[in-house]
Amino acid sequence: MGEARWLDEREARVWRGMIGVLQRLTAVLERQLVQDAGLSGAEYTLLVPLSEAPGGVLRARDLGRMVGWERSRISHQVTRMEKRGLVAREECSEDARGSMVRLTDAGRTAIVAAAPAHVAAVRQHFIGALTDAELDVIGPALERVLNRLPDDDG
Amino acid sequence: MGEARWLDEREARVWRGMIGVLQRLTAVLERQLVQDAGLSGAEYTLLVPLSEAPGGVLRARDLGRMVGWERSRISHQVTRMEKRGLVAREECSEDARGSMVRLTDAGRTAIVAAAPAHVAAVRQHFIGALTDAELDVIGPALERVLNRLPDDDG
DNA sequence: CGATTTCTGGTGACGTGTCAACATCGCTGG
DNA sequence: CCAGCGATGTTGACACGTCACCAGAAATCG
Repeated sequence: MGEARWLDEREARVWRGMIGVLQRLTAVLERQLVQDAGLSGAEYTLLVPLSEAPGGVLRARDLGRMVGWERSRISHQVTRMEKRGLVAREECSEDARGSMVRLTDAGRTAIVAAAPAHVAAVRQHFIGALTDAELDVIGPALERVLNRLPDDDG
Repeated sequence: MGEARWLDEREARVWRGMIGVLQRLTAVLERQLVQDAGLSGAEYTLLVPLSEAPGGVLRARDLGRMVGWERSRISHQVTRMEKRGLVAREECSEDARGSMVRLTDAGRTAIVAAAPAHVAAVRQHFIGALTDAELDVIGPALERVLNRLPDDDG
């Protein structure tokens, strides 16, 4: 990598802003979710695709791909949410290796109750602070960053 | 909150991008740090201000304020880093409640070795994907988001 | 068909982050 | 002075995330 060029002031400003938003925005949204709906961010993340899936059932593999999580993470989180009664595990009829995750009634109630206030919080604390012109610049910029990131490994 | 307005396509694009960058960029940078320098992100975060402090010593309270962490988080992390030999705890002469955190030689060696590749990774995976015009838009936008976020509590 | 490889999921260990106590110290107001 | 309050730090319990590893099933290939 040769010379290690430091960030200039304009670059550092963006990077500091990114770090700050990353830390504080996630903290604020997590608190809002826990206090208003009794759901953690991880729980909310899994409940959303489950609530949108036909029948409220998804295979663990597909659920993982939808949210971008690895198998172990899904498994651990489903275990915790199973204990809380938000989801239930079932066997997969087509593939004996597979594991189906089913949204329980309690899980559906929780996500339906949580979603509106969460979206409102996202708008209040993030989207609402940006102008239309900024949205038009930031959207494509973030997508470009994402596309340049390695998918899984190096 | 009345009506819960959902995000339109432009807003959702930005929010999805933010979530994605938040998850994958941090994962990529964490991996780079661990593999190239044997340091976790949390360790790096604390080592930077310590390495810049005169004498390599900071009071835990001040260290916490510099990185925006609460007392408990600092304490736990310092405990772990003390076991790894990166920092050492000392008593605070001016305030008997206080706790000083001192960078060890091993800690200084680690942060000096880690910093260049980390900055290079930040540039490669994030800053470098953005144009000058985007940097000029995103910097102030993120600062505005940060300033609107509640400082600590609601 | 059988051997190997890949896919899928689960588990335990460990590092991390938050919350709720708790202990101690410094300060401030009677 | 000292009683109470706020600041500081630590600890334990718990949730979360990653890694390494394992086990079982499916797919692939000879």
